[in-house]
Amino acid sequence: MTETLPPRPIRGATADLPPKWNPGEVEAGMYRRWVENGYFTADPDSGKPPYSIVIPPPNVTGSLHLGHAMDHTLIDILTRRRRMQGYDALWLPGMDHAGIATQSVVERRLAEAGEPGRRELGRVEFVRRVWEWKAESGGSILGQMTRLGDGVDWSRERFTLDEGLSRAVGTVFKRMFDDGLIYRAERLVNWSPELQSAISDIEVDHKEVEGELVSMLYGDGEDAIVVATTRVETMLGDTAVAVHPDDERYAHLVGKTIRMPITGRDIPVISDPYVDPEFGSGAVKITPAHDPNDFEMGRRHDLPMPTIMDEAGVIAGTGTRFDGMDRFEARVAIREELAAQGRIVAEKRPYLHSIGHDSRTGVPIEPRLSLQWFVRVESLAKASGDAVRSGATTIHPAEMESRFFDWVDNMHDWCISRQLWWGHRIPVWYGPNGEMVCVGPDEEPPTGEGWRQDEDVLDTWFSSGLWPFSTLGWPDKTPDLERYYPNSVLVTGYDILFFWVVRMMMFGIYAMGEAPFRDVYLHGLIRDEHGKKMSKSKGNVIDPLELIDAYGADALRFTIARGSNPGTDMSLSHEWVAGSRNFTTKLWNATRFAMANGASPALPLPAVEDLTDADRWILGRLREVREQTDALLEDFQFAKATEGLYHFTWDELCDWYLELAKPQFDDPATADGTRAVLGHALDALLRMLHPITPFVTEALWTTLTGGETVVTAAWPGEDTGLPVDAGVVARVEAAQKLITEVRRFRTEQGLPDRRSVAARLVGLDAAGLEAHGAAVRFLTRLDRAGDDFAPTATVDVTVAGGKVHVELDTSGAIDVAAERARLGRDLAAAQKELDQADKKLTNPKFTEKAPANVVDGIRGRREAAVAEIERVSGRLAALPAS
RNA sequence: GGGCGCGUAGCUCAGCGGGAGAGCACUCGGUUUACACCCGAGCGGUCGUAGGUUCGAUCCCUACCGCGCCCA
Repeated sequence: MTETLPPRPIRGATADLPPKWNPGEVEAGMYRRWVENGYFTADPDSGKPPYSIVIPPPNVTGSLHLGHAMDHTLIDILTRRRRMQGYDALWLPGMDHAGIATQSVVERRLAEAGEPGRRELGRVEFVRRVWEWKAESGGSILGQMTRLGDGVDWSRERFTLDEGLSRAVGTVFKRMFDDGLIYRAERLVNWSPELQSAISDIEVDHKEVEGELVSMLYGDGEDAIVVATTRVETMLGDTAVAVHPDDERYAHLVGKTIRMPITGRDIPVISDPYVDPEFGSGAVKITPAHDPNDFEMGRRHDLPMPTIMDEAGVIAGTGTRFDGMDRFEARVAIREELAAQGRIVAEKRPYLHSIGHDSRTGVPIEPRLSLQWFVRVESLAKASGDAVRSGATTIHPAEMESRFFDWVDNMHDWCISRQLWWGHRIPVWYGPNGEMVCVGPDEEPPTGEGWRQDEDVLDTWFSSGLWPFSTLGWPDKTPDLERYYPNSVLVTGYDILFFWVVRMMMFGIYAMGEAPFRDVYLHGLIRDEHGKKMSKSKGNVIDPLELIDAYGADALRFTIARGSNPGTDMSLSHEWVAGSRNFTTKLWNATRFAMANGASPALPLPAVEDLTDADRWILGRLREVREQTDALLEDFQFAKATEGLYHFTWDELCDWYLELAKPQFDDPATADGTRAVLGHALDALLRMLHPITPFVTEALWTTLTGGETVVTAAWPGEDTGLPVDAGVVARVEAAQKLITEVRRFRTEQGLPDRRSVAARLVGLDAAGLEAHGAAVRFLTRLDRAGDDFAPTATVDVTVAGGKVHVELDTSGAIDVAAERARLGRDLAAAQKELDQADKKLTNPKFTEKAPANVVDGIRGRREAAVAEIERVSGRLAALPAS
């Protein structure tokens, strides 16, 4: 039994690492060096396998928020790891021109500056001003990305409105136009009176609102008929009243006309099976130009479709006194007018119903009949669904697939024209004689009298839908395109699955003949500390830059990675990030301590038989952790991978191995081996942590190894650490249990850590722990028994290899009550275990039907419980009466 | 109205057929020669409710209650 405990030398701090990690002082310079050294620059000629991810392009108007931080952290983890694994990794950055958002910003600035507005300036001058704004104030997010440490290839930065991408947009438009997949039609579209533009279905949010349901009387005398509406003002555009064909009540009216109040128009009563005879009076007013259902009915019955509002939602062209009134104003005024005429027969208020709202401005949508451009989506959507069904593209987590399928299987044609100026102008020219010509990007538009280009621009999502290949040079066959398409992975929030992912799938398959990415990882949203959505109005928005300033970029990244379970939202607060900062500090101090003791991966690892159990245990755990980390990251399980590294670092490497290493450093027989083991373990650990926490690992790893950078260091391979040896694990866990039990005794006896306690360890050899005596004594602060040793207490610990008696001289009477309480808890726990085991084992059905290994397991637990009860009972009986 | 998901320790979340876990918070002790952004020990849960399947259910099924999201 080895029980030597020589005095330990005072060790100084290493000169290479400052005592404290100061991310704010180091990060910017470190990032600059990475970029300048070209670590993030992809190289198609490298001969390495390619790995590519394109950034979800942030709006040019945007600044970094936690949603971006989420995307970027996860993408950076994936690409940094692949780069270390020897891939030619490309993370391509860029921005979206964000049509509506950007145009709004510039218009607002013009107004604030008292300058002429958009219309006064005219299209050319206004667009020039937007570019000017972009050059001065746009893209601040790019600088903010460097704060996070994003390993993007800045040499390949793109913008959706730059020359190359505009050419891609024009090429796709022309091709789809020629293929009949883009068409122009007069349709009822979602019109935003605020934006004064059409928007697509997906940009409409349906919200329950409290409105009113007003029942009005149309016609007179026997021909009178009651209809109900929530939008009274639309009566100005009614061109029919419809009833169900089988509805006896109105059979006599079908085919006749009735006179409308206010407008005095005569409109027909028609029959259509679409009408629900159970709803209201069974008769409905038909306003084809302002309601989607009515529009369909109008088409079926060839009804006139008068538009009664202008682009801003103001009543216009009705020839009534209501012209010039806002739609909501008119709603009230017309109702009052009808009431005065005695034509209001019922009013239900509040009446809860669903209304579409412009998702950007929040104003209620006004369905409006207008001439717009559409993408015929059916074949494209089907192909997108098939790409996922066939496994060409895999969506993670799989639960999100059903949402994707529901969407692509029921998709409506996509309205792509916007009545804005900032964006890709529709490349169609109209001739003086009704000609319509779609002009490709490399073609000359028709010239001559009377030719003019379409005024509208394309939906922003049209150009972002091309992003996975337009950014790589398409339509040219560039080396980048050849190599990096399809992209390896797409990482984005599930909230833009339909907006963006589906469009990229459609365009990618159409233009490239192949889905744009092999894997789609959809992450959740970041919420506040109580799981509430962050919003300006709630005042619970956290600025990622503020977090970086306070805790360092690594802490923010670590927090995000640790919270990112697939498909689920995460809560984030300062406390969480502070906890991650503590982790980086822990890592810093551990490495500093190791280096101060001469740890280095350059030292040769001794042969297995020359290593201590602790050495072999930590190297075995290192191997397991590396395997687990790889498996989890391959499966996009960021939270679990990060959590695993956290616990390995803190609980195993720091709390156990570093403590066990202290006595090993003091023993010349083990000191060198310990330095090598610690050096190897930290080297591998820092490399595994680098994708998550790039800055602190760069500082530590370069110092520890003398290497140039960890960014391009090799990812730990299968030979990391050592194979796990069950015997080693059992012995180390036994020692840990012994140590914990003695500490527990000391704590409950109120024996301060400093208080020297003489003790004798009996049975270490029999338990196979003869080599662990020094460590047990060191970590429990037990001194060797002297000649005058007079034990006053005993702690018995049952471990895998046997039973260890620790006899202690506590220099006086022990606290019997505390000891009785401690043993009492142990006894109760053992008794509960025994009861549970007996309950199962006395049930013949259990022993018959349960698998043998389960039954054996329970038997083993029962035996252990019996032994524990015997031990604890004995200790209790031996205690003096209190 | 249709669909999806969630209700597990005070808070935020893992676990998802055979011994209830983590982080934070909390309690007690500690100026130990890496770290108080720390160390050690501990407290804390009839796993939403009610049925069912099973030898056995936090885990599977059904219903209900509560919450969230998507679509119409």
